Amino acid sequence: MSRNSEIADLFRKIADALEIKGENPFRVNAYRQAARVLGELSEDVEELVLSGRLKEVKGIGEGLAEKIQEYLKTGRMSKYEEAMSGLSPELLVLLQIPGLGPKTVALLHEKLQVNSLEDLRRELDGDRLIQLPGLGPKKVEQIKKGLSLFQHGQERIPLGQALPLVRHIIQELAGYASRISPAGSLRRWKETVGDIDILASSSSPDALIKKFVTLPEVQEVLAQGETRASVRMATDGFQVDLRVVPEVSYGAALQYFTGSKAHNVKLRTMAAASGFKINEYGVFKGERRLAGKTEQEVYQVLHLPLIPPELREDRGEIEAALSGKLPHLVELSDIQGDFHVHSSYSDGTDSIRTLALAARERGYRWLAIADHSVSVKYARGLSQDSLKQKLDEMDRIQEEFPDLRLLKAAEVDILSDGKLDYPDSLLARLDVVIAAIHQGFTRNVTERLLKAIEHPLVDIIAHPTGRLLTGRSGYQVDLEKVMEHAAEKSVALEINAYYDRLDLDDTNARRACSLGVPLAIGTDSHSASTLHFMELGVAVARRAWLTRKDLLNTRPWSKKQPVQKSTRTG
DNA sequence: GCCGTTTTCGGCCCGACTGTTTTCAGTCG
Repeated sequence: MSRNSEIADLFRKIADALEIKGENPFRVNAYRQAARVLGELSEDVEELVLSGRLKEVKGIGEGLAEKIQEYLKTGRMSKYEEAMSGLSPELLVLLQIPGLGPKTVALLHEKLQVNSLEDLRRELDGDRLIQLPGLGPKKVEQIKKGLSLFQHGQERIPLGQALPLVRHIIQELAGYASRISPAGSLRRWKETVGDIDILASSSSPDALIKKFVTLPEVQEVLAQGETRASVRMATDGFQVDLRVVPEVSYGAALQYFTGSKAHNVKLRTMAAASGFKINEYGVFKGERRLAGKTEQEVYQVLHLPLIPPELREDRGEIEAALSGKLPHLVELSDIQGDFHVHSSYSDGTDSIRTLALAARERGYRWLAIADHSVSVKYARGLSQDSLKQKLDEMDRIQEEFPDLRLLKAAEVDILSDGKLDYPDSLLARLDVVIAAIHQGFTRNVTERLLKAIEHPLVDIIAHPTGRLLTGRSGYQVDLEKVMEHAAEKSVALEINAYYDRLDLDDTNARRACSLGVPLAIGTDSHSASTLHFMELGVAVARRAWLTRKDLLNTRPWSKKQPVQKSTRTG
């Protein structure tokens, strides 16, 4: 764990502990804010301290800066120990149970000496719980349900998994709504989503809500009112919230429910300073409604251009909008090709022709077909001979596709000594060389990546951190070093768009871009049916503030190759 | 605990739903 996330974690725990103790909620919030900011920081907090820039970070003032320095110096934070005094670390876990908040946890702790999940389970079986003030049979039932949900690992779901479901639901409801859209983190294209928010307006809200809670995929109705309903879906246990608002408020509500919270808080505070009030029904001056029908109106009242949802994270987008410096983000329609697709030569399921057809269908002008190299046995990596055969076949198929350039590529393994898995003579026959680590995740990964970047024939480093959204934290790698070196050598870093990777992620891609590293999206598709993951890669790029010129995928394949650095002739 | 085109003190987003209430507290987003 990096220093940044260690400290963010401590701050989060301090916030939880203080909240249980009934501390000033604004102070609690300050710790949460600081934790969030630290977690998203692409620069090392130690660096910031050394260069005296720590307090320039929004949300970190005198007090928190001192606590950070104390931790860096001594490995301890006295505020943490103070906040935790009298509480067991296990107690904080209870806050993650849906339906249990700080007030109830404090009550359980005080009155029943509950200190852990186990204690809670004991009380749920007994009869003391129900007698506590403010608790009744239904609340106890809720906590039981919440506990069982929590134990089933209510994790966040990869965006790529949630999208098909939300699209399906919206299709089902479209006939009952005049307007309908996803909102929340899904609309911001965040890499994972905790639940799904859908916003609608309708001339018959009752019918819409009724249709929603009776969809066949709904397993359980969690809440149902006149303006919103909340359900749990049978597949994967997703929670989906539907909110219905009047048409005149649709834009304001869409803005409001798209978030992020941090973005909205900043916007609201700004609005308040100029005498406006924003809520989900509109922008108001006194009683007078100034805007609300469209999102654009809402931002306009504050003299801001419409800020794309992907940027709404309070990472400087409001300041950029104020000074007219919002980037013109890259769009899916700018994409000319995919850098990373596997065929049936290695572990893909589709032939080169099938892939080419699918690429043409998507309107691409080129497609890089990159299979695994010889040492990746589990993925049926190609021997040198098979690769040569494949290149010959590509030549033949190329003739059938005058409007689509098939790029000869390979995902070449970086071996444990940093060398590549094919000889240079073979690499020189390729249009695109993608180097990647697939084994030895803990063995001097940084040095191996640096060495691969040094190699004159390497164009792209694939999935540079190796993390998986569902379950693997990635290589031990000094990414900053890798980025600096890639910038210097003009080697591209991949934004791997496979739904479970999204690697680089948004903050790292933004950092890379700011250092001058070229970026290349590859879907890592193993069949033609997942070329659409490109939309996830573009989403990462947009969340990373990338414009058209920052992405190699937006360039046509011509004599001037998409990978600029390449000087080879063959 | 942070922050400043109202402020170095006094704000800090706010409404819906549920379950416990007898007018509201807690949780969530």
